[in-house]
Amino acid sequence: MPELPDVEVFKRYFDASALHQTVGALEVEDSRILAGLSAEDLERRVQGRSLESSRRHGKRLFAGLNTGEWLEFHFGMTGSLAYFEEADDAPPYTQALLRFENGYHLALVEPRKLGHLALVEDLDAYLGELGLGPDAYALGPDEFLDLAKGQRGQVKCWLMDQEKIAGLGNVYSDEILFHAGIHPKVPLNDLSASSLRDLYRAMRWVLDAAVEAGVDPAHMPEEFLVPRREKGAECPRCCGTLATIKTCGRTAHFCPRCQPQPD
DNA sequence: AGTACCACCTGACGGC
DNA sequence: TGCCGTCAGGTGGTAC
Repeated sequence: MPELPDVEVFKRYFDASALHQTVGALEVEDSRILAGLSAEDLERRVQGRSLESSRRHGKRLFAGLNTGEWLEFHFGMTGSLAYFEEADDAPPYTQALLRFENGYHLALVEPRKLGHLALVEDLDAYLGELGLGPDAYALGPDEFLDLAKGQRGQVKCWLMDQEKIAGLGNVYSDEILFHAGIHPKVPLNDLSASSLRDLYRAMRWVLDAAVEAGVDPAHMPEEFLVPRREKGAECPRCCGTLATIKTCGRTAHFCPRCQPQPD
């Protein structure tokens, strides 16, 4: 699940649970989810420290330690967080478990192990090294138009390129294009300024609605595509049949009638 | 610059 | 029931 709205919901969950807790211990189930250091080293660096703040950039969540360092959560394709009291209640596929001094636990749950846990000393420098673009949620309309300037690729690829804009993935780029009425393969430089403004507005609306729904498909607006990503599903706007195409190395879901391909 | 493909992992699902 | 191929919301590297 984890694209920007999912991680934003994880951040709010973190803020309402693990924030201000002091780490007593760290247990790592599979060290392959650790990026760069051993479980022992990571535990040594977080033990006795409290998690005093949180930041999200794109699809990454950072918990600020009282030392100034940051614990990075990356959720891969299937990751999530869980906060609970009894260690026995750790969900299946828990890969790392923080044990707090208040007796509660925070788990990084990641069945596919494509996510990771890391320690970051200088967050801004780290974000620079990653080459991430500005966070999609914090982006203003003018900045969005500036970013689009001179870009020649397909609009969906551009939306998903984390170095251009951070936070959008396969699902939400589809959702945004659907609401903007734009075909995923339209070259970005074929879009008028007014279409780009529509695209920006669609992005804001989709991200807000998804976060507000707690990222639960059952609570999303009726006209959302997210709950309809299956073969032969019906377009919530025109009641036509939704279609898929391969592009940018992924499967895009769209409505051929509401998002016609130009030419 | 832009895109395609593979790799990393594991689980779910459909076909035979 | 069981095996197999395919696919899945992530990123990173390589290659054209």
